[in-house]
Amino acid sequence: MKLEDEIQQRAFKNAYQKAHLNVVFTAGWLQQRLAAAFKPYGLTLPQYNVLRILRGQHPKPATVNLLIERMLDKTSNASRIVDKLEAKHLVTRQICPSNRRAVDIRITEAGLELLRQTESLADGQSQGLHNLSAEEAAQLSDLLDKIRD
Amino acid sequence: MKLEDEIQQRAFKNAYQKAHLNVVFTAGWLQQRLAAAFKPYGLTLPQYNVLRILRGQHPKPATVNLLIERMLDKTSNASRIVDKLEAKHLVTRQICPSNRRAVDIRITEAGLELLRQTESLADGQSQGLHNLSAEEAAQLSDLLDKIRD
DNA sequence: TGGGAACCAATGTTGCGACATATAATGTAT
DNA sequence: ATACATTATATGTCGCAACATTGGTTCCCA
Repeated sequence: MKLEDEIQQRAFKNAYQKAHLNVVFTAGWLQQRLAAAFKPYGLTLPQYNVLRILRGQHPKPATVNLLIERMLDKTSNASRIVDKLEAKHLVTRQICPSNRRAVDIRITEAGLELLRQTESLADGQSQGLHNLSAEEAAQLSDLLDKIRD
Repeated sequence: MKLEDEIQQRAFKNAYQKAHLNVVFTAGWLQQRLAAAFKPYGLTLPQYNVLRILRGQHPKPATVNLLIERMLDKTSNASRIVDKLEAKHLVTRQICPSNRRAVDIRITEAGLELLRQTESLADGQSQGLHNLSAEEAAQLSDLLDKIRD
């Protein structure tokens, strides 16, 4: 649907304002769909992303610092997201022996299994972008990169 | 900066996955900058957006329903955002005489004045997109519209 | 080696998104 | 007119973002 109709706004000041709103609105649209896909598994998107990072490290542990570095949202509260995952026994937390300030966080077998079950979800959702051609998707990425230059 | 560096991820499965992440990441980047611009004025972005809608209606009142319809995020809690604005005397709330279920919400003079002071902020931020040409911005919007088709 | 700087994680607070439920007012059908 | 559905808003709960602060640990160097 055209942005004008989605947000009930008739006109935009210029192409920049419209593109700005469109990026924000489309991101929300994508995230909402993705979150809905993970909901049946009791996972929120931030929790899913942390699990993915932990799987990437497996069987090595990760620290909270490493999670923050790797997360899309640097200012999120990784520590409290790990709380939730720990309560669901999807990760373990253990004081790092070589540096007792840090905490070793590891994904459990249950966590790995849950990721296996949800394997196709994220890809499936990215394929919501398949009304674009691969070239258009690449072009979109380039334009977005340019914004943040 | 290139997305790969921003999120410390070396490779993407395909152009679709990369574009998906890039939309989400760029939206967060834009919103964070915009929120920072409004912070000195004690306004959050949802509060600002509600004020803008109310100015659009002024001097007619708006209802909570109308706010929800017009907001980017339909599932937000408009009622509680109005609470915050009311506490800051930027809006007034009054039971609608002709339909006592509804509530007439109006922007106050203080609210209008605050919008005047922040007039340039949103535009200024959209101009963060000015490393794009107007054509590129339009093209970006078209690609995003296509995603949501 | 003693003390302050730097580091790492946890916690407290505020505001919002998502979702379910409550409460009150209005509309409608018989 | 009464019962029932519908509408409009408010409220409760959970999880997360943003930001500040705290507490414990390690580092470094004078």
